[in-house]
Amino acid sequence: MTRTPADPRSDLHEQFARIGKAVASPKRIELLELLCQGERPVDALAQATGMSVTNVSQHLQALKAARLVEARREGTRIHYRAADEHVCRFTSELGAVARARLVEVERIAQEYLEGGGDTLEPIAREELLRRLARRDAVVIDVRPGDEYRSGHIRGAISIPLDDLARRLRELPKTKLIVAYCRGPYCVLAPQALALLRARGFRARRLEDGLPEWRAAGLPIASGS
Amino acid sequence: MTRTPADPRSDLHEQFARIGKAVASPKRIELLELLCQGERPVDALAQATGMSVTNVSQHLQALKAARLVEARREGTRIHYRAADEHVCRFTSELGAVARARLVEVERIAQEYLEGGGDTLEPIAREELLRRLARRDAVVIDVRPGDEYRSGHIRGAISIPLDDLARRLRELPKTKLIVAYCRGPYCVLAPQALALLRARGFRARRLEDGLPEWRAAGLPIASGS
DNA sequence: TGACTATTCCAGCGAGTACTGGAATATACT
DNA sequence: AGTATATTCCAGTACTCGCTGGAATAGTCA
Repeated sequence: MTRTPADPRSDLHEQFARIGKAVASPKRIELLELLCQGERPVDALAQATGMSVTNVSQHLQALKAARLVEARREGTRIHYRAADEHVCRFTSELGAVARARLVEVERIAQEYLEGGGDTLEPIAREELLRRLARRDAVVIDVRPGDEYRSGHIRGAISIPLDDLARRLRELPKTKLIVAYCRGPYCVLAPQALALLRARGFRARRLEDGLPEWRAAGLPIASGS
Repeated sequence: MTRTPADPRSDLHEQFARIGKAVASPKRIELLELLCQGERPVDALAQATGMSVTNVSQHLQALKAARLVEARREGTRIHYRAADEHVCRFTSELGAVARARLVEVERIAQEYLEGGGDTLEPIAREELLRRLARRDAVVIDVRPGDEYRSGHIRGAISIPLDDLARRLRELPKTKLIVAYCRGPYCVLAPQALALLRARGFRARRLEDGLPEWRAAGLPIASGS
């Protein structure tokens, strides 16, 4: 901050790097992913990620300085959200590059998603859209209820993973059940699939998650 | 490096952050942009960016560790290149997010591109494609010749900016001339436009540059 | 083999970053 | 006003990063 390079070319790259620096920390990436699911107050983020409130606050300041998130005050709470669609698309793009380039990612993902129990290929977004049009599938959103309310696939019903076991009767045995959650590395949908299949349902996973659906410009609804 | 978190969830974000860290430095972003134009040996990169060879080498090691670039040995020289298309798309996406979110970027870009002399809107990729199909425009690639050879828009002719003034007779006065270069912040095309217009040509710029054209899956050719 | 070139490796220093715990703000509740 | 809650601000410390200059490595050419 003391000296000014005065070279517009490097100034420009300096600005680009502000975005880069913002996503140079695993914690901040995790926060961004959460915020792309819907807005949240600071303490909820701290709880969800297991880090201290102070620390979360500091990371949020960093993200805000890079204009990747915005804040909204509501009484004593301050709700943060991703600044726009572009930001979420960028965040999931980051994950995609990591998956494409770093072999480690696949390995860790396997382990994380319980030994890759997913034998069936995930269903493509376009195919799901076609099936929805001919009422040939039921889509369930297995994320927590508030994330569903702040945005979900149009036509999906909300069954948070925790409620799934006692709400099985709402689901038809004859149709295909398609579950989705936060993104390609989210555990909620795979766990839902395991449960559903054990109970004799035909169930598949949607490729990726809500942010990618939204990024593809496909229909979204919000509220309950 | 000393302790292992052993939590696959945070391991995953740790991996994502490797990519983030790689683009957390302005110099590395600049290198990536250059490498997306075509492969180059270390000393050429040092020359192009004005940094020391040692320093460039170190940044390249960092990029290689994140698998964003790859190296190829040829005699005593080592040529670096972007690892794949995905990487270049990500790099230009980074610039796009910076442009969308950081107001400073527009300001610096104005200053950099000589006070925004570009009064005309750039021409869209799809429109250029249509015009090319009906032979309604001439496309010129004003980057240095080696970048043209390592990849260019199919049908474009190579006229490096330095040669433009003495090769004006090759261009028709009747058709639209469309110039392109490295990307939205590259100065070559705007300077070409200024020259062409001063000599009475109808000239416009292609939106963005070659990496974005390629990322859009539009036709590319290589060689001379 | 020996001189030459391109590149990488390494040590060291200054600057920046991440996390912690305690203090300060700001709003709501009574 | 006075208490309680959510969040931010502010050191302090351990750690990491970026750049520099000198030494080492790998290949080429005579």
